[in-house]
Amino acid sequence: MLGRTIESVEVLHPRPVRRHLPGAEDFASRLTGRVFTDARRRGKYLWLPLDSGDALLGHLGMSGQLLVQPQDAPDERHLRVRFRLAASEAGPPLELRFVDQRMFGGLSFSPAGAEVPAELTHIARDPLDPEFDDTVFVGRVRRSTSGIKRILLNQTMISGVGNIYADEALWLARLHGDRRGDRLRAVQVRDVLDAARTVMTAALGQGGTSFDALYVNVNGQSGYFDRSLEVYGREGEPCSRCGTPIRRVSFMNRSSFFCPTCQPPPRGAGGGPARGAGRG
DNA sequence: AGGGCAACCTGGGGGC
DNA sequence: TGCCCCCAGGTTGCCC
Repeated sequence: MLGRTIESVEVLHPRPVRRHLPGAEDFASRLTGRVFTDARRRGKYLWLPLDSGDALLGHLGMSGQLLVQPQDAPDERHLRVRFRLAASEAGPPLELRFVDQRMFGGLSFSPAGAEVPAELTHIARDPLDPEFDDTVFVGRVRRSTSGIKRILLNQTMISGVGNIYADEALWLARLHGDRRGDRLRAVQVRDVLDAARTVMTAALGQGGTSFDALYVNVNGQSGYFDRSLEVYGREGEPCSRCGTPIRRVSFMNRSSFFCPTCQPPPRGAGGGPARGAGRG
């Protein structure tokens, strides 16, 4: 895609460009004629800098895909936005396609956003970013009364960690997600940070986690890190370290998976074994 | 401050 | 077969 001129932009569904307030036509006209110069990301946001110094900003949400396709590829069922890209010395014309079933994600035009879009100022760096500051993160965690899983999912504290990798990192670090940040030792916070890096690096090496065809790279290929998951989606299966059945609990309108032996819940918190009186 | 929860959406799968 | 409920990799914002 890099170095190619956007010949036209076709918005097939208005919802994915809803964050571009001037509307779909304005979105298309601002991008038409521009050239993609780079592809960057911060956490789960990505942006494509343009020769104008602006950027195309995007987030895949739960089900989004950004695909690079030949012109004659049949339209995907949930194709929402099509960018027709001119031929270049690199090859024949291409299309960049935003495909999204649930449309929680979206695209927008970020004025002067080539370096870092202003919309991302609240998003922390991710743990694989060379400029991520471990010491600052450890300090912030240890001043927070929130549970460590909630902190890992808080994109203003650390970005790029989602529900799967948070659970996997906590298992690796032998920490229960309800453990409060301010009750963790610095070495425990560093351990969970290292664990997140380990899990995310391994997942990237296997092309990501793909439970179904929704989760693919720009070439439409699935990753296979799901085969390496230790706890996520494995309720009732034995922990590979100790054999205890993995548990699933409801958390933030979703699920958390953990080993109740390797990752004991904090004392005094709900969910742990009640001392004295039973639970009815 | 921070925990709980609804909202934003579509679709797949299981139970009945 | 069909309907209903639950589930899903994210983020925001409101209420308490």
